[in-house]
Amino acid sequence: MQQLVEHSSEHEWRALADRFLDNKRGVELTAADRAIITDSVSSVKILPARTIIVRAGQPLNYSTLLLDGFMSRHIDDLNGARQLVAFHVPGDFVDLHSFPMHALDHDVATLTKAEVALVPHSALDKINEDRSDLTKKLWFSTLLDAAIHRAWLFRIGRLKAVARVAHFLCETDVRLEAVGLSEGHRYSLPITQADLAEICGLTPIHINRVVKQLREQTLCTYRDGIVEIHNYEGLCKFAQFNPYYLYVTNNPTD
Amino acid sequence: MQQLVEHSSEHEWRALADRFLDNKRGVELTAADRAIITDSVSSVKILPARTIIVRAGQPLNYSTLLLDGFMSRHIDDLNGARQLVAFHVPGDFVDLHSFPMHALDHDVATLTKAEVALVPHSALDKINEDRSDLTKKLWFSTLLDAAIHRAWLFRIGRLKAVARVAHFLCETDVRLEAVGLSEGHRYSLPITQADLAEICGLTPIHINRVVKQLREQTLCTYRDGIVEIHNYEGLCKFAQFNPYYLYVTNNPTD
DNA sequence: CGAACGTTTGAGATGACTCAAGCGTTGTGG
DNA sequence: CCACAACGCTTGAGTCATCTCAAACGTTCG
Repeated sequence: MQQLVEHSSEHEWRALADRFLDNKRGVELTAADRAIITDSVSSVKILPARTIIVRAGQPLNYSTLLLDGFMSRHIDDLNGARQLVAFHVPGDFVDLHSFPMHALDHDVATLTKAEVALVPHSALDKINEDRSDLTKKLWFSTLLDAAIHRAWLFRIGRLKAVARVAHFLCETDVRLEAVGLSEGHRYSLPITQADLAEICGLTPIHINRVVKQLREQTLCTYRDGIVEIHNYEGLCKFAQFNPYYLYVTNNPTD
Repeated sequence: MQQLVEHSSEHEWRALADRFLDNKRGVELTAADRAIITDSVSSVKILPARTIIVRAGQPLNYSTLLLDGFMSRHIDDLNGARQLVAFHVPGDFVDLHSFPMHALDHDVATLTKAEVALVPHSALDKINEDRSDLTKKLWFSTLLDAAIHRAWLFRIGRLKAVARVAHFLCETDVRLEAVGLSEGHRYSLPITQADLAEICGLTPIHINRVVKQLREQTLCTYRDGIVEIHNYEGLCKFAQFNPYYLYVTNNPTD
């Protein structure tokens, strides 16, 4: 299913991977840790947008580190409706959980054109055996994804449509800022309103009205794939967003 | 916060723990694995119903293994509304994720009177250093919780109220059956309709109507804390429930 | 130029919520 | 032993948020 489109040079992707791994908060990866991970990479690929790279139930023997672009994980219902269960930004170890689990309960796909590094499970096994400290850090990173799942449950279960979208835009701002892809609460989010609907558990039409409403309330503007948060404090408060669960050390609301 | 009410004898709780650890699917715990875990238990407690045992943000140096009763994890909003993000049955390592994470993003509480075994993080550190194979199994068990989070996201994000409740009742049947607490699709679920509402992202009043509807459709009856699924196949189909994500080996729909 | 796609708007239907009240059971204190 | 408070369950009526169906618009791409 993976389509090999083009390659970065070895030098380029190593720099990318290192930059993102360096920027991960919550766990402190040492230079040695980062070297072990980048040395474990067996190949680097560039994938077109809208490509499903892992199907639910498919046995896997490698995990995917996202270097550039956006990816998602989703569950489809029988009528074709889709629920996104995760949204991934550069620096994320998208399906590291396939290492202990072997097969996943959902699909993994690119949302945009994306560059990924593949890490064989055999290399992760070696890390697990030899480096218990690094293993615990990798374990942590899969649990961070679980913490994000929980925030999404709160979002979909307890917030109204406008607050749900606001909450997601706040979360994405913090995550992108941690890897240098958001500045001044402004970032590129090249996904469709239909994607946003599948993230927030709403219909695309309603998302459109919600985005309009956020603009009219001068909280934030989302147009042409660019998010501009005009009133960050106000948006966080409105969305009941507290970034604690992202384990970002320099917490913007502290 | 933990209140020491009474104790099982050492013999009793060892048998309980062993039984549940033995029944966990997805990972195969050897007798040696189970012995290592039960030997790591520092104390066993009985807690009253409706007791919050961990607050969000509180540093932890032990994890909780649930031996008897039901527990939950939840996130509260500013208006007092609560979203449950996890429901735990006997045999679950309720907050094992606090081992790599140190502090949690949510509260942990008992729903009913419950018996728990506490495992110090220092003992888990020793397992992490000495037993990479068992570490991977424990890692898996935290990822199983994440898989359940994802199923809940699908449930709340894409299903209508009646199907949401049906989906939860199917999931709970499979989980309880795996530890011998459901037989013939009939089990004890001593929680309130308000709890069910906080699980499904609905209001208690609407839950009441939904439960009535499930009864009238002769799919299942939930009364006096007892769930009886009359038409398991039909209920699964109606709820779009596929137990694959629970990694139960003897899959009832296979 | 036309097809495909994403966005935008309108109008009506419906699922779930809110407010309000009654019922049954349990536990407790007079 | 009874009265009553507390709690959970149940039902009704009206409101509101979100969905559905339908259609138009703009942009991009071939």
